[in-house]
Amino acid sequence: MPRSFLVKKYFATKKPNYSELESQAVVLSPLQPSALKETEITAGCPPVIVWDVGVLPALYNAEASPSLESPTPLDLSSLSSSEEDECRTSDPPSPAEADLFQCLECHKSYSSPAGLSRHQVSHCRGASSRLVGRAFRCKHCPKEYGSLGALKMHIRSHTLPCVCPTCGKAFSRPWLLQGHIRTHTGERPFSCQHCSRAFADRSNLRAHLQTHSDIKKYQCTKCSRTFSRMSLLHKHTEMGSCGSS
DNA sequence: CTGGGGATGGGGCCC
DNA sequence: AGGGCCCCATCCCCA
Repeated sequence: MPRSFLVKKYFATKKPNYSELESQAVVLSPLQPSALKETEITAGCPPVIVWDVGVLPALYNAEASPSLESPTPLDLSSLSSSEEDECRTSDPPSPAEADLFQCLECHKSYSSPAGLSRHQVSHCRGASSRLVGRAFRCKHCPKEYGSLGALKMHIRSHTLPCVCPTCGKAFSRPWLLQGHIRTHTGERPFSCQHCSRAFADRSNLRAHLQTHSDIKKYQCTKCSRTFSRMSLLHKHTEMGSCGSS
């Protein structure tokens, strides 16, 4: 299930402490091959490359420096993402996953053949046990990614380049900041068609719309009670409220 | 304890 | 390939 950070839910209860991360100066390293450090091969684990935050920009410029002795070229197409492998199987099927193109290996579904195809390359070297290749590992956390782009995206969650001009809070992506800014401006562009409520976030409107629905789509498998949100169902099951846990 | 709103994060998809 | 948007999911808090 979990989106990477959600995995923490089962092993830790708190969100990443970004304040710690913020204290780490982000220094753009000069483009040096030594900045890429291959870690030791641990039992059953593939060798991974630890990418310094500062290396990335340099690496992206590396096209202009073909003479640079870069590490062994990584076969991005066959790398797996640990994201894909982390506990996803525990994920209850979401409504959106009732799509047509399903991965026969992990049963994850996609709405397009392209999406499925992209996903399936991750199985070429499943991060699980038979991984033989490399992954892009974040220097700041244990996370690994199958592509530089995915890692770069992830690293933004450490560097938090999008800063709110009002309160200084930092975000990993511009649209996250945009949503946050609405908390200052009070802007609520997403209106409910059924009542007068409006929301700053589309997801919250979607959740709200559930309250107008007679059909609650999250059902406890033990007591058949239904809930409008998965989080409510989780709370219900974790508390053993159905009396059969 | 339950239900709902607010805020937020990350992957997928599309351009 | 990268950026932006969408969707999903969760946590926190409060009524």
